[in-house]
Amino acid sequence: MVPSPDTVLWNTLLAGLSGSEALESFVWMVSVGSVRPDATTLASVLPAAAEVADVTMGRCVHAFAEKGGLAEHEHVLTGLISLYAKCGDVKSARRLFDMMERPDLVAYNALISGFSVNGMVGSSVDLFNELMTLGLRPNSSTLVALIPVYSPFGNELLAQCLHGFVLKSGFTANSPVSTAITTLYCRLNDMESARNAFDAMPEKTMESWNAMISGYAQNGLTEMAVALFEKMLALNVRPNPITISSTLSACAQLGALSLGKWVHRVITEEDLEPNVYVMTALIDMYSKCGSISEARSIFNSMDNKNVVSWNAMIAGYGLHGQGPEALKLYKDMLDAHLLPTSATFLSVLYACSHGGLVEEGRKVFRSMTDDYAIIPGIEHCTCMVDLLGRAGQLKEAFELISEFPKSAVGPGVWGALLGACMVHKDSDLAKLASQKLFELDPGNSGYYVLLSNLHTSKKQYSEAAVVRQEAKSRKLVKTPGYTLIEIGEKSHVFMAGDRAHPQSEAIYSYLEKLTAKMIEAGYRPETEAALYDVEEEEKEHMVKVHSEKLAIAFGLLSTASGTEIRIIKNLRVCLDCHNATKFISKVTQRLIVVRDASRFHHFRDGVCSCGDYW
DNA sequence: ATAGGGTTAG
Repeated sequence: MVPSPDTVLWNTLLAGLSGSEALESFVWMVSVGSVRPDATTLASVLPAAAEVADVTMGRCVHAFAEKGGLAEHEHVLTGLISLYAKCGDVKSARRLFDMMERPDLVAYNALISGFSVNGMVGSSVDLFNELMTLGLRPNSSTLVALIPVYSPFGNELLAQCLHGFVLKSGFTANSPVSTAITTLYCRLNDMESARNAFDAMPEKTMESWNAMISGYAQNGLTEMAVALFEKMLALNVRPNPITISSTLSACAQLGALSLGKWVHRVITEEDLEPNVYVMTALIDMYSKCGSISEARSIFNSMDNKNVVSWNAMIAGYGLHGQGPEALKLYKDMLDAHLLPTSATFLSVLYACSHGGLVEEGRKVFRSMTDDYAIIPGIEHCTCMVDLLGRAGQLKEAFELISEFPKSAVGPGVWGALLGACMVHKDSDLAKLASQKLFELDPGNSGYYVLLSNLHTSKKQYSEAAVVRQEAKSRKLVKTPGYTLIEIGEKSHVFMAGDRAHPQSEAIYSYLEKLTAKMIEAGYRPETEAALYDVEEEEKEHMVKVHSEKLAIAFGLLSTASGTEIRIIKNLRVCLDCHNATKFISKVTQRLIVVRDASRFHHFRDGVCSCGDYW
């Protein structure tokens, strides 16, 4: 069919438009009726429908193509494949691909990309292999489409191909390629190479900023993520919802409330409140930075919550030891006809465990498999052991382990059992659990410390010494503890026995006075008893003032009376510090909020919200 | 005709 000059004119017009504008013009072209769209017309309308994810419009174009005998055309088919795949209808995409006599590279790329965006790793790689077998040469589009599903443990051919490709185009100015390479390095945890690829781009796009910021956030380089976000704003690049969600995730991990509040102001300035990702990340940030009530009011203000928003809020209550609130929210969620996910159950079980809600936790655990057919994972099982352990039902916890799926029984589950043995001082079961742990997780020194402390607290000094000796002979090193406190907008970090802080003198002398008052109120420091039969070197380590006490003392010194103290620790709170903090909250009448490695403690008037189980 | 970035749980 020879196209009329009018058709060529229309096609030129359509090629210059995108998204909904192109679609509107196409509808207009058809309704005018004086010219016939040809294959070129359809091939430029289909990406427009894909761009706005309008599968209905896409189906109309498809039907139109079949009626006009254009549906066999290679370019039309490729456009349809891409459209259906992007709209999640991978089956239709595959069916059309299979209809093609000899699919070319572009068609392969369209379907590979379709599999990738739908998370179908295996199908993506299979199609890549097929393409290589046929002797087609992959181009940059092929590899950009494959990077989202690439795993270092996957296909060797793909790995070689990607490697060669990255070497060749490491300093390309092509932004989708550079962004994909940045993402690839982030996923391989090679942040230096990721940053090099990012820095080499002369013109940064929104996608590339976001790839780098989210890469930092996901790799725990939270300060870097925040710094890059600040740099972006300083260059007058406006953040979009994706930028904000990633940055908030970094603030949440960092526990930096003042930074988080600043990002909140940016959200307001940019009118990003309607975005679910942004608001869910905001809930998480407030909850992880200690402001659970602020998190709830954000949650209440949202009118388009999804499962993740609910999960984040439930997890927040669990983190803050508010078990009943978490359960109530879970029930509200079911009433709102949302389908709970595996993460929902984890959050609920976690909340039950930290709130001592044993019976409720049992019910939820059963309901997960019985009503929702979700197989319990490692974390669910760990929570259950923790839950029963807290209630002192060690035997039941031990027996339950044998009923767990094999895949779920590892260091996590045995570690939880050991933790429960610690609290309830069951050294026989503790020995059994540690034996499993030494086998399963030989590099971890934490279990040796726990077991040794348990023996010490039961005055089984020679057994404690044997455990410590064993740890020492394996050259296991403890992770150094540190505590962070924000005063105003500035962060201060303390290590155990730290004297590096400019106000060190004042802090130590204040701590001394404070300790005297605490002792008067009934505080007994863990001293001689705990240190009996401890080697000299070890003793010195234990006598050093823990970072937590230094941070709290500094906080008390630096803020007006009545101000809430908020600190963040990298390890779990030790028994003595926990006890001491209770007394500090009593004698100073301050609310002290401590975020440790796994949860929040709210100390008020001598009592901790965790109920002394953590 | 095909190509890049996001929230919870761990």
